[in-house]
Amino acid sequence: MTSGAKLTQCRRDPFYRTNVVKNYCGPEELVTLLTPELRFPCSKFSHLLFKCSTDCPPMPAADVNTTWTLAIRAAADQGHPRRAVALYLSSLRSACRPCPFALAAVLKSVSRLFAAHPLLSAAAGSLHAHLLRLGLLAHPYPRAALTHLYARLPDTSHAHSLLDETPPRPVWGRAQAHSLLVSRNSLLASLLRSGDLAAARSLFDCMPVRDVVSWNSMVAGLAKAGHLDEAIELFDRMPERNAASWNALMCGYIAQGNLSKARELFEQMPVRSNVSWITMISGYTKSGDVHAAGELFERIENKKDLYAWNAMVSCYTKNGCAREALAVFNRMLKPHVWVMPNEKTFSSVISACSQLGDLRFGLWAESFMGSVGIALDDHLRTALVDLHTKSGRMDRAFDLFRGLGMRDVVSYSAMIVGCGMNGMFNEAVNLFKEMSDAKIDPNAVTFVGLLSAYSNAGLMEEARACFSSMSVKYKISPSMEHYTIMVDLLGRSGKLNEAYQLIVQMPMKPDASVWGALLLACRLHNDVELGEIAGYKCFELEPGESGYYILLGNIYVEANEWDKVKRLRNIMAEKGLNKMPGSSWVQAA
DNA sequence: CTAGGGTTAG
Repeated sequence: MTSGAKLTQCRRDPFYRTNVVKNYCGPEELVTLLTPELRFPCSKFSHLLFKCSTDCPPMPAADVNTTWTLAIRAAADQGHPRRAVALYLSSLRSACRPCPFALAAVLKSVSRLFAAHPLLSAAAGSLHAHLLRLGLLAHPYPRAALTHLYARLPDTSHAHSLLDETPPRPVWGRAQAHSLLVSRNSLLASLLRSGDLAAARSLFDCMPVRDVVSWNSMVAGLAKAGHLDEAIELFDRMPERNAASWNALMCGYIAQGNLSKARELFEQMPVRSNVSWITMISGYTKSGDVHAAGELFERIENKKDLYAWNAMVSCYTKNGCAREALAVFNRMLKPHVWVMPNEKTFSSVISACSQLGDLRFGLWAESFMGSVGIALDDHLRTALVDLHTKSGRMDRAFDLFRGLGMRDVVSYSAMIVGCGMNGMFNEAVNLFKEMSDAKIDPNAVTFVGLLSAYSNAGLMEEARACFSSMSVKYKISPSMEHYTIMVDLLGRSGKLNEAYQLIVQMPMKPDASVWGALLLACRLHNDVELGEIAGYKCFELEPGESGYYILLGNIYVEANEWDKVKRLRNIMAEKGLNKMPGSSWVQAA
């Protein structure tokens, strides 16, 4: 196309008169805008991958454009959006004539790269102008892709205009009709994602043509928003169903916590996709049914993909089965299985390591990530912060924390808990202040960190004030863990009765950790009466644990209650509990 | 050839 023709087409476009055209950027500006987002993780491995895809064998000149297009689309389809965009930028530098199909792939990649990124809007605007200038905005594929990009913005008005301004007399025939359907589906999905059910409904109702995707989006949106009846009604009316339709309904039941109904659907659906298995497994993950999840995982029919492995690793991690999580991780790395883990896998793996306090494996995982070129995202950084604080490496934890792109409740809490644990009381309080200044609301975990910081510093009044402000000011009801910290602090400071009163008025049934904290305090201050109460509660709650017997026994010994010592020893013998090393009182009796 | 259903951190 000559530049004159380009300009004419450009002027004919309704967007020419809008300020979109002011955003125009030529190849160089486009490169500048997109490049910071394209940085490859510094590693030989990814560099190699990048090289492989650019080092094409020599081609006849006429085929060069096609080759670029194929390479760009292949990268986008195989889930390498960075590589796709980088390839496109390279093709511009080598004066390749942009092909609409390549641009559609680039737009798709950009929307994946910039999802929820503050620059998404700028990127969309520039690419819009870019398309306009190339005269490709009217082409159905890039146009639909751009609509998709705009639909992902909080403000969907640009997406709407693109749809509305579509020339009524199709230049592109069937492709354009299909493109319109796809664009509407994009917009529909975005409206549902942002929870605007009414707008989604009205779009859906006035769509001239609907396909499975439109119906599925609607069913999924309604089901997730809790309108299960409406979702089922639509599901029944669907002219055609696929696995995704069933998955959408399953999701709805899982969101309501109705696992049995979800499982029923799962078993009766005609064809199960990978997603169906993973949806069900993640449902069991949330409900804490590790066993059912594991069984399903083993039953997966086709090859388990990365999503499946990640779902299983995270299932074990989230439910406190760290050993099992690492076992599953090891399985996926076995040569005959070999699924390449990604940052999501490592987030769970690192978290499992810190649950176990296994710094060595955690550090191995960290270096492994470095060597295969997995960049640290905020989730991973937060998991690593947790690992390092639990191993007492606070300087490294602070480095990781300061390197976060965005700090949120989770990362602040991880840091505050770490400071609390490592006796860095001042830092914990400062972080809490910093967090409040940043208008980030604390949650239950934040207060675990703060309270343990006060507790470690022995600051009784501050802890009390914090404990009460947590429910009064922040509307967070204290959990078992908060009570345990308070009982421990009160008890260690000798306020045994107050600690006991706190336990008695707890809204939930105190567990062994709470009574154990009191028992420990009683041992410290040699209180036989309360120690007995706490001890017997512990025996009841954790019958197999001999440590509680030894604690209470030592309290008896200190008070010269030898009859009671003897009785305790008999109970232990009856239950077949072994004497622990250091349980000298048993011998003394 | 684009659009929908799934996996991540305290």
